[in-house]
Amino acid sequence: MGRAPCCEKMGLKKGPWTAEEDLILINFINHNGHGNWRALPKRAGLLRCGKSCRLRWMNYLRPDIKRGNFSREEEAIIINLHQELGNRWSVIASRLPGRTDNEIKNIWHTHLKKRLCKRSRAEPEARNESTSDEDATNSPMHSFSEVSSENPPEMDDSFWSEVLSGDDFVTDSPLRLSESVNEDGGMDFWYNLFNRADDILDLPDF
DNA sequence: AAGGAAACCAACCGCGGCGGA
DNA sequence: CTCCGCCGCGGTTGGTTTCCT
Repeated sequence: MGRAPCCEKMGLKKGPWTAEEDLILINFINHNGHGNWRALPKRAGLLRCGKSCRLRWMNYLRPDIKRGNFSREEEAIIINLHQELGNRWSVIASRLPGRTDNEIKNIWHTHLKKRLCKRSRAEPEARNESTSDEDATNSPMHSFSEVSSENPPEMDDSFWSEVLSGDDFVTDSPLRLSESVNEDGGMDFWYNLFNRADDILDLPDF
């Protein structure tokens, strides 16, 4: 189909990343930055295509990623922004520090969309009296406004100033990271990984 | 306890936009 | 101005886990 696959070279690995590969990627980027993604795997000694490396880093390995469940505020933000922007996940993600577009997209498809559909179905046609032809074009998502107004997120600028200055905001510091994510218990692994990446692997400077 | 269904999420794919040559 | 290569994005897939019967 049209374009050649990005990993057309034989021997390039696909599928789930191993802890070892993660380690190599983290260590390399910590020392050299990602620079040219296409050239990165070769320089780092990874049998992956650049795209795959970028995705792994962006969605999983970046130190500033906030993992764990989405808060109600975050969900409300997503709902509002989606109503405003549509499927522009990267833009939405940029408004949610520590969250990735992939994660938001997943949350949307697995939770929020369904929840919306349910609610819009539960809501009788009462509102239709006042609806015009415009509403005929509405996907179920359109009713998100009703959901969010029912559960007011109150997202003015003060919310963001709180978020950005508050303790919830995860910084680049690994130490800070470990503190902020320990609650879900899973990040100890990543904190250790980051530490080990520096300790164990001493890649040559390129 | 076992099997099937549903939910979840990491990763892949292909396209479009952008910048440099 | 055009071409080419890279990056980033959004849609989709498929493997794994959890829930239900």
